[in-house]
Amino acid sequence: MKNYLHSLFAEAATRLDYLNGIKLTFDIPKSPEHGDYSSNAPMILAKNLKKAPRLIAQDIVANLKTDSHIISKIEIAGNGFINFFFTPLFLSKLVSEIIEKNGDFGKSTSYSGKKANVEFVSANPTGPLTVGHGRNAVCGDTIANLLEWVGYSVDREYYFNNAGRQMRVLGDSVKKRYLEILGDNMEFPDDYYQGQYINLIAQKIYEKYGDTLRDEDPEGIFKSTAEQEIFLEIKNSLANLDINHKIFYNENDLYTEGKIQALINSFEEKSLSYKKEGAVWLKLTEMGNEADKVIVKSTGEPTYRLPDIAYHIVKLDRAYDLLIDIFGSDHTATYPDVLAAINNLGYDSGKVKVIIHQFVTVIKDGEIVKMSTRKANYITLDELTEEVGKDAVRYFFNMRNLNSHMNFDLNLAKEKSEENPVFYVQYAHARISSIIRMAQDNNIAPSLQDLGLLSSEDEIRLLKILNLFKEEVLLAATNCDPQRITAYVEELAKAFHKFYTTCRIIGVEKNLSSARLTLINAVRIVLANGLSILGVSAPDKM
RNA sequence: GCGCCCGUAGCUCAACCGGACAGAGCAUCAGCCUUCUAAGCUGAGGGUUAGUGGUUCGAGUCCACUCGGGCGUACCA
Repeated sequence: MKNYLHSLFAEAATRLDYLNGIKLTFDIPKSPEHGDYSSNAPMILAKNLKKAPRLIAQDIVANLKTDSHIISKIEIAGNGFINFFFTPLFLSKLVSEIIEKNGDFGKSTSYSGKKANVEFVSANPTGPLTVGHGRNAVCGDTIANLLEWVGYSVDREYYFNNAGRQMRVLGDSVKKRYLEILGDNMEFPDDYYQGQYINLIAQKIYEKYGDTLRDEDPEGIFKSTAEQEIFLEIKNSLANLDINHKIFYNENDLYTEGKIQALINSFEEKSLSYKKEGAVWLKLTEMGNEADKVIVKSTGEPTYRLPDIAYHIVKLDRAYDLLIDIFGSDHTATYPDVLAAINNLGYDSGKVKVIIHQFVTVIKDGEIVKMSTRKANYITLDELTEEVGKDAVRYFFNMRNLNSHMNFDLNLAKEKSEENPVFYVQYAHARISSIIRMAQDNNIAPSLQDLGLLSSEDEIRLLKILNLFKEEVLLAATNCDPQRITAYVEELAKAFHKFYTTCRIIGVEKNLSSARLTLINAVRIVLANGLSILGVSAPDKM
């Protein structure tokens, strides 16, 4: 629809030169009375042309060569809006495309041939994933889905570090619990990992090795067993949500493969770093950032910034066209440094897109739960998934705008799981499936012949919404905004439920029956496709 | 102190580059099942978009300041 309007205006611009000077946009008005699309061009032009917007609008409209099979009405309204109304027949043309493309409808080739990498979750294996990680996990996977829908070939990647201080403490935490099992009276420091899972890992080690590990280095079997066990659990938690990373990248490889040293060298060669007080500093101020930062401590140990930069270079070297990082808001401060650094090393930081999501505030029994893996104060993602189900978890996290802080009331989520909007959407899909089954039993065949019979308000409303799907997918993908899809799918479901109460499919005149059956099949396909992007199932029965 | 994000109905949240009377869901109240799934539909009430000022044809959206919340601001990750 939009394309048609653009071509109309382009043609008119050959006579109206002033149209070339502005950026044309077509908006979908909030109120249907204002048409399917509207243009605000007259108001933008008014100042320069020193002419009343409504007069400009008349001039433009007079120059538009519209096809009455496509546009049914053009109105000049308000202060100078031009409103366009499309014909139902034109709107219904899309239905045959939907039926034909089926599960592929909505996919586009806008970015085909391009490679993207989405890095998300990336929690170190020190404990189970929490509800807090859930948002990152679900949104990251959905964004990856969206990119695939617009043509990208996407790698999902998980970056982790099993070498740092956190992991040392983890290994030692396990050893202390192990020694407890052996009967030693251990002091267990406050800043050690308090979780029950530590005891379970220690128990496993005890069952396997008995008391032979009394003198084992905490960073040996204890740490490696903990890492394995925890990673197993993390992967399992993700798999429960249908999230599967293709690549797990260990920060440690950056060291063993010499990437860290190489990076230090290139900074030095390019005079992007200097030594001060025994540490190596990166000249971030010269790169336009706020302050220089240490990349190698005086102890000789790199700070986290260095591997972060090295890791991005590794990814850039893999020739992706787009790198997406999904971070929680606690990373807000670090990525500008990474971008500045890779830029100054001659890489295109424009390929890197950083998505920051705000934190989830978990509320349980009316109180805010302060999540801490260390203190074992958390609600695990698994508990949530078991409680409310995969579909609800995925839907819920995708319902919210990424940079809005969200409250997650666990009690509400559990008790209200029946009223979650996901059921509303799935119910529409199940209802349609049921009608289609029944139509088959009654030998009613769908037909593309009589779509012109679809003319009631509720039928046209459905057609209009169906016509927006492709654009929504593209917008959601380019803006990395999964929330658009949940909003869309709800709008479509709502329109269907309304239609269902006013229009019968079975038991009306044969041609109309066939046309409506085709219409709802198209609705079913688009609902299923939208849900598939979200990673939510589309049941045939409920 | 400084930087980023946020503040919208009782609650949880929408509102694409600034656009027409700010929208949903839940909750509350009142209706709708002899016919395709009532996990549904219809209607009602509920708002000074935290506040003040500014920019312009037009501001929830942009700018400045104030108030309130989150996250940063490490030779922690």
